[in-house]
Amino acid sequence: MSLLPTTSIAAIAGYAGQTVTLSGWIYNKTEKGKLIFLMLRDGSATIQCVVFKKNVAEDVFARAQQLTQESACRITGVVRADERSASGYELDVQGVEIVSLTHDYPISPKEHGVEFLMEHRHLWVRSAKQHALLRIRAEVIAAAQEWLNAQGFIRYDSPILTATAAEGTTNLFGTDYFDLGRAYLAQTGQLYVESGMMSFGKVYCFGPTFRAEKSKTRRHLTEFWMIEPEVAFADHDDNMALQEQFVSAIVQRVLERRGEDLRTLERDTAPLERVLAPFPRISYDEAVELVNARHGEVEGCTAMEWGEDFGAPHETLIAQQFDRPVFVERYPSAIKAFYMEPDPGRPEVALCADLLASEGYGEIIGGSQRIHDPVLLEARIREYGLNVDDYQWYLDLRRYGTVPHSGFGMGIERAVAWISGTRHIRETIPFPRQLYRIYP
RNA sequence: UCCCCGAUAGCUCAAUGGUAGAGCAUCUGACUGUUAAUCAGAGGGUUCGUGGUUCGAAUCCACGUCGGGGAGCCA
Repeated sequence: MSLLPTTSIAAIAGYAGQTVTLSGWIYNKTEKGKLIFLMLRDGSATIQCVVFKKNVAEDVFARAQQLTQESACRITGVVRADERSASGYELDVQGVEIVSLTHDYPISPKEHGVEFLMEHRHLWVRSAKQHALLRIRAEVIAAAQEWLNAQGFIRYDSPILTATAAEGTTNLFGTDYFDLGRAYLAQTGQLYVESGMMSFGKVYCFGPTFRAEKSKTRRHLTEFWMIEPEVAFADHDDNMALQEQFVSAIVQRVLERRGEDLRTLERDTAPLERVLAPFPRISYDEAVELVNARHGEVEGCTAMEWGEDFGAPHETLIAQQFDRPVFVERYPSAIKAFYMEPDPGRPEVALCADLLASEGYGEIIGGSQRIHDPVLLEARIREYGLNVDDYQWYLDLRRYGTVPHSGFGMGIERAVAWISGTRHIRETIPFPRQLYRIYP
């Protein structure tokens, strides 16, 4: 005999008038003398179960009284439409089976502080808002992969343990690797995914990436998930066109399928409904001018000189000028990675773009056309102070059948934070890894 | 690494240098429509740690620990 639940609360409308058995956890209980309200959660949704003393056997009522918050149980009853219920349905209880009783569940329905909740993250994920948010994360991931698959992309995973720093820019987590010395946790899969691009034409990798930066802001994690598509015979403009289609498709699918979760999170969906290609594009040069003309509009936003990178307040100011995500393109090569193709008309800038989400959520995508000329690429590797020997395999990709190609990386947690309207990125992943937190 | 802020009951927070408080949670009782139920009662404290100032420190000072927000860096 299977223990699996036969009826899910999400599908309860189809059982009106019928007797069903629901399996789940008590998320709240209200006792009113001879009447008990049990709020039952089964992972799919919640429903209020009503126990009237005179309608049930004495032992059933006694067991209902015993139930506490987060006790596991099976409840049998008749599904009844009721206007007083938020979901439109209630369960008139006939039977209660206790699976396990919980005592002293730490998270009450009242308010809690961040530290307490993060310390109990393994339990916090049961709470309504966290539940809705992690569902949206799952939808974003599914939408991203399925959209790429439908466009003919092949998933091509990159290694997490690598011998050298891919981009040579950020700090990496290191570990001992047998007799071969140090190994590092990947900060990007991009270089590897370029090899797949030469094999399959259109590929993407998807997995965790690691940055040992001592970043301590609501936009940073030391471990985060990134999806990185790479396309052969695609230039900078093709790349931006792909990105805007990709992001629009993800946002529209979340609106379509996770509307209830967005309501739980009280997310204003009007800005999301506007997220449709094409997205506006401004050049780095224009963005610098804009910052210098209007930096007073955002707190902490200062004037800047050409050649400097944008800080978080600058990104907020730039994004504020548009009603949907905006591409900032053609940054100075000096502040970008070594592999970015120079603009043929202006070699001091790169054929790259960052996509800034609206509403102050900042950069969610960074992408570029990659250098395909082996001589230029090798020169850049040297200019950036990297060891050419470490990059021989990467240079091989240009020695054998090189073509112009482009790609980008989207940070899943930042995208989820933006789409769900969540202020802090730490809630968009089940177990966030941060500078001062690795438990639980 | 730098700047700012915080730590008091299980949780969220009060307390002018002068007896340690409330709401919620827990326990007891009442209640047939609650949605963070309500009402009555009870229990619950190494005020983060160490040192200092003071007749007297939760409160002021120093150092430390842990955490939060931001900067830089980035997705």
